Amino acid sequence: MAKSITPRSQDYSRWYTDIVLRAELADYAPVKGCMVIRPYGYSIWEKMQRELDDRFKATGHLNAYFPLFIPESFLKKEAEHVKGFAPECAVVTHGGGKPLEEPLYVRPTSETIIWNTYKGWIHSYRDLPLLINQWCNVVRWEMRTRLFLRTTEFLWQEGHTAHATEEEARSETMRMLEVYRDFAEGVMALPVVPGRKTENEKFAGAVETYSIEAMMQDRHALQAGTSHYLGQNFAKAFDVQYQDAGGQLQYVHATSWGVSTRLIGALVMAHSDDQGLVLPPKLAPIEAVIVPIWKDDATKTLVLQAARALAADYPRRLAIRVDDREGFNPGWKYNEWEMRGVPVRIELGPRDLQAQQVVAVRRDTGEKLKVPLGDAIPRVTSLLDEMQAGILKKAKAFLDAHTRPIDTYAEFRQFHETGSGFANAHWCGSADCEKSVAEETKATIRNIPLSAPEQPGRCVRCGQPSARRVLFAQAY
RNA sequence: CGGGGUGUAGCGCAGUUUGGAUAGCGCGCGUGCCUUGGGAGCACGAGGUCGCCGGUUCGAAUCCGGCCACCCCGACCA
Repeated sequence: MAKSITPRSQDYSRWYTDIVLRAELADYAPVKGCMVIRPYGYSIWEKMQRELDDRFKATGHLNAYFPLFIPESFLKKEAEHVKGFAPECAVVTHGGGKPLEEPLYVRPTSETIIWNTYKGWIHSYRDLPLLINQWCNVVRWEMRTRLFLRTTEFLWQEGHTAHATEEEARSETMRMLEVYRDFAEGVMALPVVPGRKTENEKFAGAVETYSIEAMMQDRHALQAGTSHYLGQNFAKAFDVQYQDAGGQLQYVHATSWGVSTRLIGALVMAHSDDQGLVLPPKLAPIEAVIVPIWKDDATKTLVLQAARALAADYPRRLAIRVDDREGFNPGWKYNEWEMRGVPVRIELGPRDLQAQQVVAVRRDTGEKLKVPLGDAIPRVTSLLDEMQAGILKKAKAFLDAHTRPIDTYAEFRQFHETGSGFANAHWCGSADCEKSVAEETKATIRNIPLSAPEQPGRCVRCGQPSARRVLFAQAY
């Protein structure tokens, strides 16, 4: 079976799609722009959910669920918000065989219906802060879709919080951005650049939007998470006021923040290779697979016995598998599990049994190690830790190698013509320059990195004074 | 919405130019044998409204008209 993956170097886009399909993360669905998330892909999402949800709970948030359908009038209450979302909404006009009194929008995001509800929940400063998260699906009618990266329907979480003061809401915005950064690096092994979005790129309805930006292997940027300070925009649109300790009515200050199944696409594009998926161990549904090798019935019995005993001792029983399928030779199985990104393969055959050892193979480097049978489990565990760190280190080195300061427009243009990565360049702050650069180079301002020091310079496009460098890149 | 491409078995394709009898091939799938240290082998077998609708014709996967769907590339977006 010619089960090869299109090489990255030949066609990056095909390579990505091949991996998603062949590793059985997702399938195309009968509806345009929609996908089926297969069990293996969904398992990865469940692991992400668990990690994120624990972090949300640890920072005081509770989960709730709001409706899928949003009355048209709600969406229209916040002017900027409706301008941003109306064009990409699916609208239900009929129900029960009859036209509806008021069309219902399928949520593209839930700010409006949530703030309509918060109005009834918030009356006093004692009701604040209100810290709620929701796991759900949303629909955005995109022109062009790609598996995980941009689909018409996707799964995500959206946090929606209400605070008494601007200061507290701003601090929540930054706190959750940091949760995302920590998750991306610590769990996904994905180094990111946290920063503030420009006026042009921010969320419709926000005062300020922050993002974490990751670099894919084609050196394009992918927005991996967002956190918004919404100011009092939604509080005013939905009339959400509280009485402060002095008895005065005040509008609350809001935030919202989210990450989506797009992160699975980021995972694929950041770490995988021409053999298939590479998963950071912390997100791998199967951490290790044992491939038994036998010659005849006698060795088969012994080898399988040893393999099953090893698996039975593994501390996370569901995360290890013995591939005892008949009719597939070991080489076939090696390729199969590499395709699916299982971090550690354990080869166990008659020769190993003779030597009381196993051969452990790392998915990320292909390195083969002989390990005494008795040390196999602790060694696999330590290997997983080494791989988690190794994958992050490799991704970080890649990001650093393709990020650099650029000061002249000639060099800037050439850098982006060759798709060379992240450019830190000065920008005067004008939307015109931002737009010109995008038209001329396809690079956009991904964000203004939080780490960017105050450093006077001149705008790379127009030469006007600039206070700091911003991050320019071609983006997904 | 513009440009390009593709619709024939679960997947990948041939056949369409030049209409003709039972629509083929590889992989996968089922059964049996054999095999297993990097994608094995043999045998038998199951599996099709040729994307849809209409037309031309004695006869259409093939020609004509219309429609639909999906993929890739661009403009919008997480």
